[in-house]
Amino acid sequence: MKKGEKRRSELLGIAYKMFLAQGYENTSVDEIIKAAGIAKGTFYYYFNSKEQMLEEVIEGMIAEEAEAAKRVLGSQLSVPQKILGIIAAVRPAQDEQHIKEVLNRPENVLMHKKIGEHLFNVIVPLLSRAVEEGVQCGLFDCDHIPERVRMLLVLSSELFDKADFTAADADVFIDVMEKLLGAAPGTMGLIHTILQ
Amino acid sequence: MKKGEKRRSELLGIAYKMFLAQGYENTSVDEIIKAAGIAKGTFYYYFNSKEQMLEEVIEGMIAEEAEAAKRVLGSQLSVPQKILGIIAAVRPAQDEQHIKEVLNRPENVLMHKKIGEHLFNVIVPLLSRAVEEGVQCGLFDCDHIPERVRMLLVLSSELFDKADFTAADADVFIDVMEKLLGAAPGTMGLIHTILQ
DNA sequence: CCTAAAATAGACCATTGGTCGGTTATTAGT
DNA sequence: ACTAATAACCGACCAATGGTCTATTTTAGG
Repeated sequence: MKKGEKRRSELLGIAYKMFLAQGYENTSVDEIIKAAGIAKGTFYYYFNSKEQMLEEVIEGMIAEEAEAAKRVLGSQLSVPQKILGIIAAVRPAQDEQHIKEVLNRPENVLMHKKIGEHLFNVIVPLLSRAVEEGVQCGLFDCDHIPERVRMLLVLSSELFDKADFTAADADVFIDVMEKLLGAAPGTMGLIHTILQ
Repeated sequence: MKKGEKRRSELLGIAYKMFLAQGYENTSVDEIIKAAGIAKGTFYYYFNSKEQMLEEVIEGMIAEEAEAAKRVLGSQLSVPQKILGIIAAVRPAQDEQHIKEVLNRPENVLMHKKIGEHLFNVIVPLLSRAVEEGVQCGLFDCDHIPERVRMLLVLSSELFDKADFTAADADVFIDVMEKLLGAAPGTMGLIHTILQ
């Protein structure tokens, strides 16, 4: 790896941590360069703007989650388990739960939105393949799979964003999920396991 | 109305127009006070911050939409028509279609999110009453109405935010809506009329 | 070694949201 | 009508921020 590439990813790493710890809007370029021990000019030598840097940071995050999702998809798990696994992969881990809180602060809406957009583009195709499997093995019965999967993800991210979702929220989500995919009642009940 | 109140709403009116025309982040306080012909100090005499002003502007917008929704709810329309009407009331009018574009620009995510939050709090109860009516007259069959209504609104706003939604999107939305409410297929087909 | 390109530095800039002390207009009490 | 208090208003000023620009140092290849 060239020197430039190394520095670049070093900066992305620093920014990643800072964005998560204190939020995007709350992290100034000055703070980043101070933490990295570089000058303003160097920063703008590697990135066109602060926002473009955010974009790259997010791409990195998504790439990791997509990797996890792909592993689940290629595994020997049952279709409902795969779906569960993919949704779980997309969701901030338990110990990173505070991220949710940070992301939902008003200063970070932009970051939040960008993550959502990227994530959807990457995950919808993967999750669609899992659903496709389910249709083929007679577990589900539906058309327009990508559209339905997208709705599923919209609902699930809404659910996870809620600071406090109730048992009713979870029940309805599972019910809607089954109906949306044309699955028999109870098919997706195991989703409860990730909805603490 | 006192002088102060008049000025206050005058400022809100000016800001409302400017926010919609050029976006929240793109409208500086300096521009607002210039358009209003007042000094910086006067602005901060009436509002604690630019963001708080945004909040008030949005409250005004929501209040209007809630009024329209209430009128629909109190009308003699059929339940599906009421639901259609409420959803339509919440949605930017055709001639304000460009608002959608403005709202989705990255600089306006904050504004967009705040609108969404306020809107949901106001509209969920109203729409829930319409659904309740539907359940009582045997048209729908479901529990956890507010949770389901919320999901419906989440999906519909997602749909409307999309610059280009396809026929498949609309079909799936209607299908999901019927299943979500426990309605017979075709019950909500008239939603097509607002999905151009 | 020398030179071109890559990498780094940091002073500087314009804009922005917000503050503050002071001034003018309005209102109420006597 | 006079005055005191309060409301309304002014604009200079401020700190922070994202971003630019020119100059300097490092690095790599011939």
